Order: sequence, then structure tokens, then C-alpha cells
Amino acid sequence: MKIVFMGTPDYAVKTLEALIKSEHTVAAVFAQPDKPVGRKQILTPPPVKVCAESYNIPVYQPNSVRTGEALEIINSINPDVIVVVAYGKILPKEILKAAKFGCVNGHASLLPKYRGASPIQWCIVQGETETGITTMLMDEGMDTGDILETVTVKIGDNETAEELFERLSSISADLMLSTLNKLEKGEISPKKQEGEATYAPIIKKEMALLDFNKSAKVLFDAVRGYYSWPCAYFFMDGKRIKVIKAAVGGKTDKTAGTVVGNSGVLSIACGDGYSLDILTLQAEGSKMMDAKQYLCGKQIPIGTVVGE
RNA sequence: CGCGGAGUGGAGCAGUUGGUAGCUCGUCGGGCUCAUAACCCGAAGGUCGUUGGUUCAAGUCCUUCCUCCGCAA
Repeated sequence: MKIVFMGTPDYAVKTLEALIKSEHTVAAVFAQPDKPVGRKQILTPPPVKVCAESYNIPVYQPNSVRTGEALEIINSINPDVIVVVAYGKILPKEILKAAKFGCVNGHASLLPKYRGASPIQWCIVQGETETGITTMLMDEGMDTGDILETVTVKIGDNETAEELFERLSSISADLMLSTLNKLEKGEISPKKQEGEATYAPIIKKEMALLDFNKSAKVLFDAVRGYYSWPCAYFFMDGKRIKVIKAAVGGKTDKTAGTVVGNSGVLSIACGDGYSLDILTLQAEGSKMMDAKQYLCGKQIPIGTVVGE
């Protein structure tokens, strides 16, 4: 099939590469415009663009896909199907029906659960033990299209969002190929989404602020789910401390937010009577390090209360 | 030049108004203990990121460059 691919971040690259290496033809790629990145604000092309260019596939980066210009490009290519993976823009209905088989989206959740922008981080933050990939025929709603195929994936007890991203991006690539092949042969009949829909909001920095009044497990899930961006954090002496790695610790009767352990790991009492053992952290202006090293330089007495 | 923090013995840090460099951990040696990530005694290890300067004297003041990091995007 002749494919137009739409995607932007690293996560979408595996699918793009899988399509390029398949018997299908990727005729064009759409990605978000280059954005300034890093301390020096260097204009950086999105990963999908870099990948597409290495295969000499034309790349389009319109600021908007609603101007008609994008539609013209697509019509001139006349693709059989448009594949969308983490593109980051809402497509107008003219584009949704611009290809013979329509727009097929790969979404990283078991729809209708976790529709929206950040299903991977959010399902870990919510303490889910399994998630998955869904391919669907896009419609005008936010991840509301009819389901083509799904695959369920277990989430590891200690798995971080970054690790899950990595795994799911491969699984997503495989499923997309499978779906396209079946779609082409007419072997799939789209099914309506069933069950209660939930939404995964766009992750914002403030959401990753740890509230020690919550349970140790919830905080542990937050640490995993917000890694490696934006990273769970809290404040101590007015300084931001990012929590890179943590574990649910032992019981304690101290007030939430109190330091109850400072040898080897930094243990902080949580709202449910258990502590959160911080194993690896990063303080403002310094590198990420094991809690043990951090505690060598900065001695934090038992009983210290963290917060602001 | 977007804002800001930091480069000090193997690791993480402190070092006040400039005057022979300290702390916690680790390492090595010895001791104690049924035993231990515990404890006690002792030791090694630093030209204080780089360049130039001010001074009787600079980790500590000014200057050049390099590197790392937080915020912001």
C-alpha cells in the first residue's frame, strides 16, 4: 500500500521504520515543525523527520493541517492509507477521509481507557498492572475511532514510563504492520469502543510534585510514571529535589513528610503509614546520584520535615 | 549573550571579613565482638577546573577559557 505517515517523537520512529522496511511504500511523512531544544535553544528536528530524511522520504512540517495545504499534498500523493502515530495534531475530517482506507492510528492504551495525550505515563501513575496498544480507524473525536486490533501488555512492577515507552514503541510497530496487512485483505471489521472511557491528560510539571500525604505506593507509581520527564520531585530547604528512583519502604508512625531514614537511602514518611525510600535523586544544580552519596555531602537529620 | 547553580584528596560536600585545607563516606592497617552494612584506634591520599593579574600572602578578590547541572523552552 502507498502510505502517508504522520508522527513526531522517538516513539513513532520504530513504526515508521517498520513500514519503510515492509512491502508497503511510505510516500511522504508529516511531522511537527522543528523546535528549539536545550539550554541553548538550538532548533532541533523531530526524530521522525531525521529518520524519514535518512531514507530520502519527503517530509512536510506544516504549522497547521487545517489550511488545505496539507490536504492538497495528501491528495496529490493519493495514498491508500494514512498512518498516524503520536503526531500531536488533530486532523480535520477532510484528511480523515483523504485515503482509501482512511487514517489508522496506533494508540498506547487499551481503548477506551486512557484516551488522550499521555497514556503511557498516566497508566503507570494510576498504578495499572497492564496496558496495551490499540490500532483504530480515526474519526473526529479524541481517540474515539473504531477499534481494529489490540494487544495487551503487562507492566513490570518496577517499570518506568521510559522503559514502557521503549517496549510499547516496538509492539506498536508490529501491531501496525499486522493491522495494515489485514486491512488491505479485508480481514478486519472495525468494532465500536466498548466500556467506560477514561482520559490521560497532558503531563505538566506541577503534576509530578510529590505529596507525602498520599500513600507510599501512589508516590512510588508517580516516580516511575513521571520518569524520565518531568520527573517526580519535592522541595527541601526551598530546593527542588528530583526523585529518580524509589521504593516503598517499611512502616512508620511519623507524620507525612518526615525524614525517617538517612543511611544509605533517604526514607520519608507518607500518608498511609509507610515510607518512601528514595534510592536515587538529583538536586538542583547537581548531577543525579545515589541517595547514599547525596547523604554523604548533605547530612539530613532524622525528623527533618520536607515540603517547601 | 534568556535566568541561575557548580567545578576542592576515590565519592558527596564545607571552607566565614584573603594568612600552612576540613567533614561524611570509601580505601588500607590494626583492635573489639558469637556475629554484623556495627563499634574503637591509626594511616594513606588534594599543586583547591584552566589562563593571566592584584597582594607580604588567594580555594577565598578581578580576568580568559573549558566542562557539568537546574529553570525556562
